[in-house]
Amino acid sequence: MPLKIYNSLTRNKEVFTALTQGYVGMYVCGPTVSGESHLGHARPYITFDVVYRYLKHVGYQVRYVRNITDAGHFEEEGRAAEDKISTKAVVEKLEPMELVQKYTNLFHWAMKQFNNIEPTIEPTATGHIVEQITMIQKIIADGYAYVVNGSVYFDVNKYNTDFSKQGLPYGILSGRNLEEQLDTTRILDNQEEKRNKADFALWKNAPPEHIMRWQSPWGEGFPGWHIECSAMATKYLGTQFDIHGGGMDLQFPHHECEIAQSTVCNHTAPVRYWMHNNMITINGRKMGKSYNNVIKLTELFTGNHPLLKQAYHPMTIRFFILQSHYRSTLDFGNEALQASEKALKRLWEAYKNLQKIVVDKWDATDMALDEKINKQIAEFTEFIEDDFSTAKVLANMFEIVPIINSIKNKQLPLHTLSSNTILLMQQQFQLFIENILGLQYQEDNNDTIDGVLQLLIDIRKEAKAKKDFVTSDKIRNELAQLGIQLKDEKDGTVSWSFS
RNA sequence: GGUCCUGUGGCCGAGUGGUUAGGCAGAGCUCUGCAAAAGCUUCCACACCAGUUCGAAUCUGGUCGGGACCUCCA
Repeated sequence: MPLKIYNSLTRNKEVFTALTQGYVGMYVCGPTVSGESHLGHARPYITFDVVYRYLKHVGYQVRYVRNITDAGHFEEEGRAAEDKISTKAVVEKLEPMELVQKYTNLFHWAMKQFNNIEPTIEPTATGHIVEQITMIQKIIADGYAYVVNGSVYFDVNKYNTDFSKQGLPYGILSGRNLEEQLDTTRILDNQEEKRNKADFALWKNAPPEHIMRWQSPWGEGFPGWHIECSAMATKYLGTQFDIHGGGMDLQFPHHECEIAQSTVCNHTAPVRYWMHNNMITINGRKMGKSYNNVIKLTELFTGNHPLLKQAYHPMTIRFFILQSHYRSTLDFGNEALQASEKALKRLWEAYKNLQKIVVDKWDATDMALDEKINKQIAEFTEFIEDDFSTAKVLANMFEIVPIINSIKNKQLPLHTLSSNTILLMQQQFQLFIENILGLQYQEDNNDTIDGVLQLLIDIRKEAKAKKDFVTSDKIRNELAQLGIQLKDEKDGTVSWSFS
């Protein structure tokens, strides 16, 4: 059962093969740390965390590179050159690097909340100015860029003409053709420096008020929009690597430009499998800065936002995201998040109960059910290998949850399923829930609280025996008020969980 | 205007032409002192109109709606 990945480049699901056997190079576009991350940002990092986890699980040694964009990009091409970071820093009375540090820390904190594994290399744009300059020089030397007033622009037309012959036209990734682009690109101001509307900046001359600036062969300035990813990906993953991921909104122009820059420099198309996650929407509309409809992660975790009816745990968000396919849009809503919250709890409790079953050796009394469960378990792997269909994996788990609960409640005899099947369930649930999907559940109970609750449970039991329901209900209800739920099990025992 | 995606039950969402996706919510039942939890059962669906087919949510054409990109954007 080979892993299949939908490749945006070919618009097809393809069997994944690594460039170098046993190793995978993966680059994912990271955050611009000029502000706080929002719900939309959570998606690619969770999506590619699962990709990373899965590749590692099947035995690849993965180098996962995710950049931090801490050098100011333009607000908009053609507008007065304006460094986003430095502008905002003035407003907030912070040094640019101070600001960048603050949001980098916040980003790392959020990633941890989501239980995302750190990338193996997390390079910063400001730490790779030299590499970017070197790359730009190479592009100029090869004749695919030109210098105007201390700025350097990529000559898209020339690139397209020359590389189309090699089957690598500009627009190959996003499926556009340059001629159409030239006719339809919106007319922006201050483009007189460019030879052509489609050209993009590799290096920008810095106006005096620009704080972030570096010395370059073309004067003081700062790198263009797209060059950092090309430079850092090449440096850490080589001239060609396996997977490049990012949001669909980066497909054009960002990734298209990356391809052009790297292809000129390295004489080969850089990426073999391009993966793009779809957007998170809110009322059907993309969540994004430009639409003014973002919910920041800190707001989400605290519930502090007019659109939020409550706070949502990071794991609820992770689960919510994994319940859809990464290439579909996913619509935010309180109802949907609340559904995820309950579903995750139910799944987790069933999973914990499954792990508690002690297994020796027996055969199944219900062969048909036993077989069905085995099939559903086997499908976990099939589904994840089918372009990371996490939603289907979860759906299968939920098909099995009632069986687990029934066995636990003795509504089904333990021996309904064979011991081998139960062992397989235990092993595969753990593998997929914890290792591959990366789900966790807060279990901040310790011996002390457990002891206290056991005491209350005993007192309640005694009260019930005496038919003192006032006392027993008081214990139950007041614990519920505190967020602790008592559960009277079928076998007469009482368990508890945080609700 | 150009390129592309999309329209599934109250909400979120899988869906590869023929069989229940799944979750949450709702209803009934079992269990319970009453509940909760859990289990069982159950209601609600494929925007619209044609066409292809023995058979379409799934393919084709059209109509209407929503969205993304073309500009920083996950």
